[in-house]
Amino acid sequence: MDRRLTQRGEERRRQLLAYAAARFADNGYHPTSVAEIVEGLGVGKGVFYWYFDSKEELLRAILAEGQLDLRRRQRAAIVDATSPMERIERGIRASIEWSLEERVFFRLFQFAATDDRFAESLRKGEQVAVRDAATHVREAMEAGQIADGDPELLAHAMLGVSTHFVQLAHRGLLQATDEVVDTAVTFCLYGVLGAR
Amino acid sequence: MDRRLTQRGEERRRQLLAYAAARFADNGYHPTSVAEIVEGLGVGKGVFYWYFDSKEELLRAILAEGQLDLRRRQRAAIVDATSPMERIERGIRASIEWSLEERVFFRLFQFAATDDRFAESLRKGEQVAVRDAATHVREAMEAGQIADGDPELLAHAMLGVSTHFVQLAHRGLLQATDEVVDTAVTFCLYGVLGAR
DNA sequence: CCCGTAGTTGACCGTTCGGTCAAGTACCTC
DNA sequence: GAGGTACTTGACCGAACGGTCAACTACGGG
Repeated sequence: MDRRLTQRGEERRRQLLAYAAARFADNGYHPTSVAEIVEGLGVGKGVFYWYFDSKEELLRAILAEGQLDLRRRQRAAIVDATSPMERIERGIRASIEWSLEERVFFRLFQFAATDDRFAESLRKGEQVAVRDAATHVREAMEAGQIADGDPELLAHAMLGVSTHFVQLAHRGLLQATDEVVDTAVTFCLYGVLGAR
Repeated sequence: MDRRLTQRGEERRRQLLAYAAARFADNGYHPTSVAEIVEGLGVGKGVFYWYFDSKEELLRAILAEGQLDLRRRQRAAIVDATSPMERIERGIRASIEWSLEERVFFRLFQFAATDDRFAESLRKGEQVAVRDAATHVREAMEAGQIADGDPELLAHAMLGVSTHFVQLAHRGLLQATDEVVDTAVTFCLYGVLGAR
């Protein structure tokens, strides 16, 4: 759905996006009804369908927004790093920190990855981030700083570690102290260092 | 629900468990209705509620069954390993292989982790497996084979890597060849080796 | 062969779901 | 202040949901 929105309309749209994202993250996508969303906002149901074609499209819009935001953060973290290894480390740290802060987005990413209807929406963004990280890994290999291996696979391994730690933190099974984040980062760095 | 089941009843129960698990994994837990399950099996709706109190209890039973099976595999893989490092490696390999084979269980674990109603069912089993792995990590540390660090955190890091690779494979983004599995294992081993 | 219990049927229940729409209101432009 | 468009309302829709239950059948033990 694309409509010409006034500023008022733009604000309403963002309000719907934010509130729905929070409800989806807390209560789950499927168990959260459109009725619940509009009631929570104190508006009529028609408002929802003025801005979105369907509940499904709404989640897709939320996911896209989150991916854009994460990507911004990753780029900003890397921009003034001078070596490949530094870019790798900063990229990991930025991803972990963003995911810890943006609990709502992170939880929705996790859910979306488990549902075929939405997993595809995630794929492209994930691929971009992984390819980017893989580039730095490849550069480090070419500079002889780390052992040879498949850069993309290694990037995925690092993503797996980061994601799992953040998930533990959000599930309350782990306090995300600096030491914990350092452990995750160090694990990744040593893992990528000695690969194959 | 616990009922005295005859063999016939036991078989029906397993049939429901297996069919529902497959449907949940393919189509999602929420989008799959009880009606769809019983129709797929060609039985009346009452059959479902003879064996399970609710749809929710059914998923919990499936999750418990899966965790038991994974645990068995992990124990079997480790039993004749002679050193801590060997136990770690075999444990990782066993987990990855089981998860690749048991696609249905794995996908349901992934989903359950994203839903507060079910995440708790997973916690205990995950904790047992992680604590077990952490024990081997601690032993390797005490033997001076790897650097000091928090054994449980490192076990989680390895779990994160394994899980992410399997997820990629099941999403069709990666072919789970021996080389890929080796990369994951090697990454974990080097990661745990040099930690902090 | 009969009886009790395990297992099964499917119509039915109240509720909620995602989505529609005719009618109305707020706000901007000229 | 008139007229148009962006926005909002909430009753309403058919379909589907999870779950119930009185009636029925299959079957093993005595």
